[in-house]
Parts: sequence; structure tokens; C-alpha cells
Amino acid sequence: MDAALKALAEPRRRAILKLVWSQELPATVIAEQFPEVSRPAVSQHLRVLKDADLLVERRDGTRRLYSANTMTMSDLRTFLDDYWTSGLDRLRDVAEAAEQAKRTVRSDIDNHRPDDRSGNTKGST
Amino acid sequence: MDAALKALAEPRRRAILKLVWSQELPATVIAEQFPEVSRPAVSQHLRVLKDADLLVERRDGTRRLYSANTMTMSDLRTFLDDYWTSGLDRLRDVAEAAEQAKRTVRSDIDNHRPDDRSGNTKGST
DNA sequence: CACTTACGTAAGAAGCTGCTTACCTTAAGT
DNA sequence: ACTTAAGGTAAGCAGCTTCTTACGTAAGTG
Repeated sequence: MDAALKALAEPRRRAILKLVWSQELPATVIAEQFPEVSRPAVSQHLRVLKDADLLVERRDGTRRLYSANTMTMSDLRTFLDDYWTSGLDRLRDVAEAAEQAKRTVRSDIDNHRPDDRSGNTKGST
Repeated sequence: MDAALKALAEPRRRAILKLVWSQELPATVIAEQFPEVSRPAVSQHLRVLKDADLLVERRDGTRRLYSANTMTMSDLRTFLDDYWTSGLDRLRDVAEAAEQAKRTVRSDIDNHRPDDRSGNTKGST
């Protein structure tokens, strides 16, 4: 799912996916829609999309027919939906931490530095 | 909108966004949830999210309170939805091109090379 | 006013991405 | 068998991302 989002972040890949959204197309034809870049470039995009499960490849002789895996798209929608609604519990936790931080700074600095998140106080020189 | 997708492609940014999904949090508290990376790193992520309009920043004294702009998220959902359903017309075009390509190759090669999309047939040595 | 907290920005290192050219393989045609 | 079409893979490069450290600045506190 993570891969799908990353794949879609690339405009060219979105364009490719759009192309094969409603029907199968052979790699060459897809590549021809993008005269800006070389065929191998498109081929690589196709691989990324396929790896992200957004594309399905079907062999026909020497040709590779690609078509969008629309299911992954709807899965993605669900995923995003889920993503934000989930984990609201631990947020409560964080919210409290925020409040705490606000009122305990004075006493907090007494034993540790909130800003110094890394433990290495490496003395330069 | 493009920016929003790119911003969400980064796992860390998704995590940050999730954190401020239901309430405002000051930058420091957000940063504290990610001990893996430095505070500036988180600050930079916050900027990207803000630029993508996924975050809203509010000043309170020396603090910056961040909260998710949920509207952008729903806009994004709409955008994605739209994206795939739109442009189905020109696809018809491409589909036909595909068929054409299939049956006119023989005569097509007679006047041009389909694979040689770049015009430079630079003779090496 | 001095000090500290909160937080952004600058500059540079390291790694990832997308592109290109060159090459290789597989399936058809003849 | 030879040739061509289709298309993936390899290697390398340029540019973008992400991270780090160091620094700068605005707002409170004594």
C-alpha cells in the first residue's frame, strides 16, 4: 500500500495509469504517448506500477498488455480513509503530553533537556 | 494537489499528519514523537506538509500549533476519484492507435521506425 | 537585561529516483 | 535459419530528498 502511494506520487506514472485505466494497452503504445521520454523510461515506470500492484501484465506473443488494477486503487482509498480515522487513541496520549510539556517545563528542565533529543553531547574540539 | 500526493508519499509525513489529525500540537511535541530523527528534520517535514496545504499553522507565543487541514484530504480523495474517471475519451483514441499499430506494422515500417522515437541516429564511431 | 524555550533556516552530506544509451531476450514472420 | 518487432535490463549520471549540525530569531521569565 505504501508502494502504491509512492508510485502515484509521480505524475508520469499517474498519466500511465490513467491510460490503461479502462483498457489494456501494449507497452509500445503506452510509451508512444510519452514522446518526452524514452521507451525504457516508460518501461521502468511500468515496472514500478506493477510492483505497486497498480498494474496487471498479460503476455500476448511478444507483446505485454498492461491494464490498471482498479481494485488496488479502491484499496488505497480505503487505506487512506482508515489511516486517518485509526490511531486516534494514542493521540489522546500525545495531547496530554503536550499539556504536560506546557506546564512542567520549569521543573522538567531540572533533569533533562527537551530540545537535546540525541544523547550524544559530543564536545566539538 | 500534486503537492499533497507527493507529501503523503513520505511515510514520516503521513505519521506526522496522523498525529495532528484530530488536534493541534506544538512543533516540539510532534518532534518528540520521532526520536529517530532530529527536530529540524521534523520542522522541514512540517513545512512540506504546510506547503501542500495539508497542515494549518497557528502561532501562540513562541509556539507553533499545527493541525491537519482535513479539507485538503477530502479534496484529495475527490481529486483521485476524478482523475481516473476523467479523460476516458482520449483513451478511446489510444485504444484505436493500439489496434492500428497491431495491423499496420508491416506497412508502417515502410516509412518510419516505431522504436526509434528520438531523431538522432548518432553513429557511434 | 540576561537567559532560556521554541522553532525556523542554512549548508552540506548521503541516498534515492528518473532518465538516457546500449544491450539482451523472446516471439513471429519469411 | 535470418531478420525484425517488442520490450525488459544494466550501468551510469543528474537532480531531487532527507537528514544532520550549526546558527538565527522571536517570545517569555527571573
